[in-house]
Amino acid sequence: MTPTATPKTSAHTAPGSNDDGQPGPVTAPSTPHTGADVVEALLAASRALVGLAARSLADLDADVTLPQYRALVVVATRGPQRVVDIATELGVNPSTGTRMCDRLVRKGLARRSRSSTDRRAVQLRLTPAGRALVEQVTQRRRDELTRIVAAMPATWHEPLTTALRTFATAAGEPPETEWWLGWTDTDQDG
Amino acid sequence: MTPTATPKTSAHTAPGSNDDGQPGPVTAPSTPHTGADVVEALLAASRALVGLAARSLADLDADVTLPQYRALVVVATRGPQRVVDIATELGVNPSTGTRMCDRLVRKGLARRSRSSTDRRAVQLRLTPAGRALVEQVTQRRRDELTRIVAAMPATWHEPLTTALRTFATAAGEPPETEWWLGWTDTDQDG
DNA sequence: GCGCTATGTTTGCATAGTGCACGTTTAGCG
DNA sequence: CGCTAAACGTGCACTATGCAAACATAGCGC
Repeated sequence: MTPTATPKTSAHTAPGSNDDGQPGPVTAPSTPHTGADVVEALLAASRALVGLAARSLADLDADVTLPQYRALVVVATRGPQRVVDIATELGVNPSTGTRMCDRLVRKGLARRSRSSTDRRAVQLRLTPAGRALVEQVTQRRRDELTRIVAAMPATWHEPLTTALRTFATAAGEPPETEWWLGWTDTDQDG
Repeated sequence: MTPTATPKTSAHTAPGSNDDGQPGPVTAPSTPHTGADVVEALLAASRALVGLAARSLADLDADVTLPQYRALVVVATRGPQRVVDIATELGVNPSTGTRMCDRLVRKGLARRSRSSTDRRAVQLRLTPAGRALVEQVTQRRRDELTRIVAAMPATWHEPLTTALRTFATAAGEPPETEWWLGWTDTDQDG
């Protein structure tokens, strides 16, 4: 859930938009505002999205915790990773990464394998069970979002999509990298 | 960060929108799609927003943990709460709520007070320090969002705002409740 | 090849977060 | 008054986490 206080308020209708639920020619007005309205709208959307993400995990069979899931996602999205990389990506101490990997391996969601080039490094990668779990949670989020999207006027789908992409780009979201899909499962254990 | 896998991909340009960065007359096309594009865009935006929310906490002096912050927010947004209510709101065990309150009190962020009507109940409410902390984190998020918004074409502010509001409403985001502001600090300890 | 430093992983210790089972105090009710 | 339920708190076990320190290996200069 992770709600957040919403101090400053504002009218719920954008100054430059009609309120009939139709986008219409949304020619920007004089745009004198500093983007405060957008920020508040983003905060609201953020609360909704964060809560949704939390639920999609909480509704799970709970055999995996949120930190464990985050680690799984890192490996799923970036391919087999070293412990230190996972820890860095999650913003935690390497030691935490080590013990996280312990638990994931113990649960059968990931496997350790030594690199043949650097005998210090340990590569962690997902087992089929681990991949399935990540897929499942993502699909649940997608379903939930689909349900919500279906509840809003279809005419808003286009502008929302484009606007969100613009936002995501501005926020630094990497554009559509899916090189992580189909990475070979060649075992380099040795 | 809490990233999420993005299996299915799609072109980054909405089918019905021009790609010049200007909204223009975004009259919805035939809208034959099921909203899949919107869903993917939401997933991407979700990753960005969740990561931002996580950073706004991580960048903190770290004298408070995320669960502790969540508890603070619950009390901040809903006013003085019973331990059981906080626990329910956070989706955790009541016993966890008890110990969470212990730590918040110990850190001087909240205070316990017995209800005079129900001597079983314990009301938790924020100290000025607790309120200040919540404000600080929220402000940090707002600043971050402002920075991002400033990086995107101003012409997109209006459609984004309206579209996000439509989305938040569809997602069940409670519309602008700020009755929690200015709740009196009358001590009912006894 | 031999030190020396940097990197990658792991372990020990302390603290926080969590669920479950159980105990204690109090409310509510017949 | 006795019984049940509600609200907290405690004990136990396990996960999550940071910090410091130990270890193993890599890379580099000589």
